[in-house]
Amino acid sequence: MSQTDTRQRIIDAAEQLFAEKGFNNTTMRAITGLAEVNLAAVNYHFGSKEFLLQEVFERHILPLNKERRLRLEAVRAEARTHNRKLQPRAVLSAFITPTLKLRDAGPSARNFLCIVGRSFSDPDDTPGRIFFTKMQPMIKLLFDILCEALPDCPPSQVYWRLRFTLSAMGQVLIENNFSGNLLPHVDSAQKTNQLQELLLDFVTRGMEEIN
Amino acid sequence: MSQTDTRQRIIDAAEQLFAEKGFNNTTMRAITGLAEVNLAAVNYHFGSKEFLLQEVFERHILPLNKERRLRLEAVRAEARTHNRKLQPRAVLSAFITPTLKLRDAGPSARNFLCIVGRSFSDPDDTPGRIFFTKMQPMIKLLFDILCEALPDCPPSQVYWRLRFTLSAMGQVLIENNFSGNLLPHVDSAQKTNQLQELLLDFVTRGMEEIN
DNA sequence: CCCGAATTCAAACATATGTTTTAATCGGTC
DNA sequence: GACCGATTAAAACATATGTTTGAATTCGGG
Repeated sequence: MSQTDTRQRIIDAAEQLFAEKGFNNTTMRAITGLAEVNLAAVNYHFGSKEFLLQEVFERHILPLNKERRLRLEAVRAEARTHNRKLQPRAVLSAFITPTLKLRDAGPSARNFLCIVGRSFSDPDDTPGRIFFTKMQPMIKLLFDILCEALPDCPPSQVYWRLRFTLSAMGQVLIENNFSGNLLPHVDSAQKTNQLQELLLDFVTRGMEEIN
Repeated sequence: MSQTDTRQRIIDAAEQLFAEKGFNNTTMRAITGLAEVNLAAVNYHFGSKEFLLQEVFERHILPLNKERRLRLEAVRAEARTHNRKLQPRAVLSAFITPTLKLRDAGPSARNFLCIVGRSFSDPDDTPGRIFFTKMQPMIKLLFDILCEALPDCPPSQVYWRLRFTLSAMGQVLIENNFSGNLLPHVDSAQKTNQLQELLLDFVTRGMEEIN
């Protein structure tokens, strides 16, 4: 088994288990068992369980944030060149659409999204801390563009609307784990495109000024 | 030290630590240390760490849900007697207002709210499971009344809007833990009343039909 | 084929944690 | 004041967990 094989299998297994049970409730023995590698392999290849989590994050978050940034800058640039107002929906879509696109990009991406969604309410725990450290520049950019799009809205209000928005998006990302508990009798399954429209409609209405 | 004193001190300490660090990251030794009681006292008085969490939940959730139910039924009854349409904002306010009122009801209530907010993205872990089991009838009621208020909206859409709403409310409940990580330079501190209006405005706009 | 570095493996380590045990202490009652 | 159940206390238990160790094995290049 080549080195990259072992590393890859560990990352895949960790991704799946972190998504299912969370970081703290996933043991090294469960990871290495699922990956069918030796227990010591994680520490040999990654150094520690926490560094492994960082690798799991980075595998998808780097390209994802790259696309988000491209789209956000494009929306901003287009509004400037045409001297039009920034549309909140376009801004939010530039952030959300690449995210939800990952939902249909295979189980690995989907597991990654689930880990991200979990991080939103666990700021003290390791995953939340690592995730938000890596995400802060991205969130800052989104916040600044939203402030541009909502010039009459004080930043502290934009801040809270953004938090509401991100947590709503988090609900979509973890949908598999949650729905059974909330209202088990409602058929909540949705195609990604429908879910994306539902989410975008909801957060756009919430974000926009009503005059 | 009387029995009720010991029980009370344990519940208070557990509430505070669960709010700060979460359920799984709080040890029995930390709880009993803060409460200044013997390690074995938790198992003697409550049976286990999980039963202790149930007591922590129930202390505030029973009266809270009682008031929510009263207000929700009142809103529904008033619309019926006057033959008026149910207003989504009134429904959401009946659920949210009593919740946020607890924010100013002392540190114990505030810690409780923080535990609740944490539970929203941790459905697999013990606190999420216990919380949603106890909350399901309440959430079902809220869902049914919302469906009444939005007769043109298919239930699966109401379902998702409700999830977005509850997770946004969760952000307010845990605001102390989260804000520092998301955007540390923004002054996000708000009085409860302002925050309540921000939240209600956001989720009402998101919930309502746009025609 | 052989050497040396990289990798894998089984085992042990050190520590943390929820729970249980057993004896001591406390508080009320006769 | 003596007795008895309730409570507290200290210690031990059993297990789980991330990490480390040192030997065995594998793999590529000379």
